[in-house]
Amino acid sequence: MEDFFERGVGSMKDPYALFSDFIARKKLKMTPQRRQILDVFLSEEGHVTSEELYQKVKRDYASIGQATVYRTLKLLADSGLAKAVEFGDGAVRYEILYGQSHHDHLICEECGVNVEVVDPAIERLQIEVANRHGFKLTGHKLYLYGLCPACQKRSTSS
Amino acid sequence: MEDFFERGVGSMKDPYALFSDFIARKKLKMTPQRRQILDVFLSEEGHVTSEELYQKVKRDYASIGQATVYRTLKLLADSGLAKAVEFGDGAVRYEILYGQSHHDHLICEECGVNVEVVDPAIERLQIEVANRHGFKLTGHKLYLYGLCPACQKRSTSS
DNA sequence: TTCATTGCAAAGCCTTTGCATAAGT
DNA sequence: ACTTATGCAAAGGCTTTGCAATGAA
Repeated sequence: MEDFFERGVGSMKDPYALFSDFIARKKLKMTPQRRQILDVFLSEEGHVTSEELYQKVKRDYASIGQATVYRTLKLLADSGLAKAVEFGDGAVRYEILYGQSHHDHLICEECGVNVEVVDPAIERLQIEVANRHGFKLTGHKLYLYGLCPACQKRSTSS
Repeated sequence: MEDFFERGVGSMKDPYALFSDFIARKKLKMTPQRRQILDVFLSEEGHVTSEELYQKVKRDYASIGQATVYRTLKLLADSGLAKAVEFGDGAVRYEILYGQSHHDHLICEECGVNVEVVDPAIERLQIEVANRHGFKLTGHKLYLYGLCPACQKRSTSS
């Protein structure tokens, strides 16, 4: 079980420990709300909005407030456990960063389906492009938009 | 005469003609407000927010309303003259699409400076990645974040 | 004439913030 | 005890929308 978290990455703490450490290091406090939000967040797959998380957390913790979810999501991002992503709609989404390999997003413009993709060559070229301009690359966001197989069929058959 | 223009410069109508045609095709109306907003937009370089454009348009057209600018910017995007881009802050920016070669953005996280970049290899690979998943690529957004040369120096010399 | 457009203000979203109370450490 | 966190509601940005008046075609 430990093994699961350590696989391939040397000494990797589990997400809960990672967050506690972050909390301690920043002299913050670990509260039941934060624990609950973290739990639900980790059990999610995909890209959650604050609102979605709020709704789900509320099921087990009825008194939770929206603001707490917003604030905790920020903390999770700061701690390195979560990453903010933005697709077209005006809402910030969070995905699990911990233990996930880096990936970009391929989004169907028709049905919204979202595939996580990665291409080492693109990653490498991005660094080159940045270097070419004297920049030191620290991160990137790549969103590919297109038509998924199903929607291609749907539009040609009509 | 007609012939000459249509064959020689057929695909290169000027932006104003392009917009008028769009307006006509959609059975909309060309108004002084729209003309003025288009003028100011085309005279801008870089990435304008609706608010910025509103302020500048107001200098020559004091009675203009914010909503008109928002609405017109949407139209410009629909017509293909403008393109919406979003950097980190919560505001949509528009850049001129017409006659511009496609490019992505390399942004300094420290000072915010923004370089327009393009790499044909990356473009090509994006199509491949999409194809690999059965998608037909229709567009993409790539934002590279890093430290510009100046800010790298600044941080090492401190 | 007819129908889109305008400007204004109100309303909508999503997110942040002020504050008194509650609760970790 | 001391200080941060919480929940609520209010306030903030940015953007959209309803509407009566205006103006283009």
